[in-house]
Amino acid sequence: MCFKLPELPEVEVIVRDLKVNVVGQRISHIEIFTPRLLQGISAQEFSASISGETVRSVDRKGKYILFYFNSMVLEVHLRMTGRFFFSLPQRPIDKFTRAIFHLHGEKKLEYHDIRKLGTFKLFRKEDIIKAPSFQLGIDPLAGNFSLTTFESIMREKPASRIKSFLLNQKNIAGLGNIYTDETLYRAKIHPMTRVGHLGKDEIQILYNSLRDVLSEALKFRGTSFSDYRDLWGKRGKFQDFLRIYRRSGETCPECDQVIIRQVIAGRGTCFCPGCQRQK
DNA sequence: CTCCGTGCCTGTGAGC
DNA sequence: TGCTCACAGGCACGGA
Repeated sequence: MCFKLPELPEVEVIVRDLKVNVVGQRISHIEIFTPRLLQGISAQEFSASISGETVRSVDRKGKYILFYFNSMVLEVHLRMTGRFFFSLPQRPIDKFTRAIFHLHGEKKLEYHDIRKLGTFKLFRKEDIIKAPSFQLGIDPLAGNFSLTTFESIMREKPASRIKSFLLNQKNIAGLGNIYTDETLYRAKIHPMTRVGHLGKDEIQILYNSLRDVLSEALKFRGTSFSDYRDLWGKRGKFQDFLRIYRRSGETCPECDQVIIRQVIAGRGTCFCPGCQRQK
C-alpha cells in the first residue's frame, strides 16, 4: 500500500512555497469541481467571496493552511490526500481535480484530492478566532515551544496514553501517525505509556526527539510514499530515513528484536518491543 | 476525563 | 486471471 498524508513538515513546506509564490497575487476566478469540500456553502457564494481578491499572506496552524485575503480568510485542511500544485494552462483537469485558483497571467494553483476528505472553510477576518485552526494546542515549530512549555502541557494530562496525547491536536498541533511513531521510537518510549508516568528526563528526551524528527523531515522536504508532493509535484525524501513507521516485521537495528505493529489510539502503531518497553 | 466506535472517502493489494 | 473486501488515517461526533 502506498500513501502519505501531509503532517506538519509537509504542510510547512507547502506553506513556505505558497508564501513566496502566491502572496501578492490576485485570484481572477475560482473553479470548484467538488462542492462537498466547501462544507455546506455553495460554489457560487465561495467564488464570489474570493474572486478578484489578492492573497495578503499565507500561514500554517498545525496541519491547516490559512490564506488571508482583504476581508476573508480561507482555512484549508488537506486531510489524507489533498494537495496543491501549480499547473500549466493547457493541463486538462483530471478526475481528482477538485478546485482551481486562477492567478495572474495564466498561472493556475490546482487543488487535487483523491479521497475528497479535504476541507475549505471561509471566515470573515474578525471571525477567524472561531475557526478550528484557532482551537489547537501549541505548534512545535513556534518560538515559544520550549521544554518548559512542553512539560507543563504534559503535566495537564497525566492519564493520557502518550500516543493519544501526541496525536491530539489540542495538545500539540501538527503531529500525525508517522511522526508520533518516529518520535516515540527515538525517545524509546512505549506508545501506551501514561503521560504521568514519564519522568523529567524522559520528557526531555521526548522533547529532543520530537524536535529532531521534525527538523530532519523539514530538511528533506517531508515524507512521500505516493501522494504527497510539493507545489511543483516533487516528492519529499524523508521516507528513506524513517526508522520505525511501516517497518513492522523488520529487525530493530538497535536491539535485534522484531518491530511490531498494533492498533493503539485507533491507529496502526509501529514500535520496537525491545527498545520501547512498557513500564 | 479518557477511550472507543462510526462516518466520511477511494486506491491498493491480499486472499480466494 | 479476476473479483471482493478490509485497510490506510485525520477529524468530528456521540456514547460509554
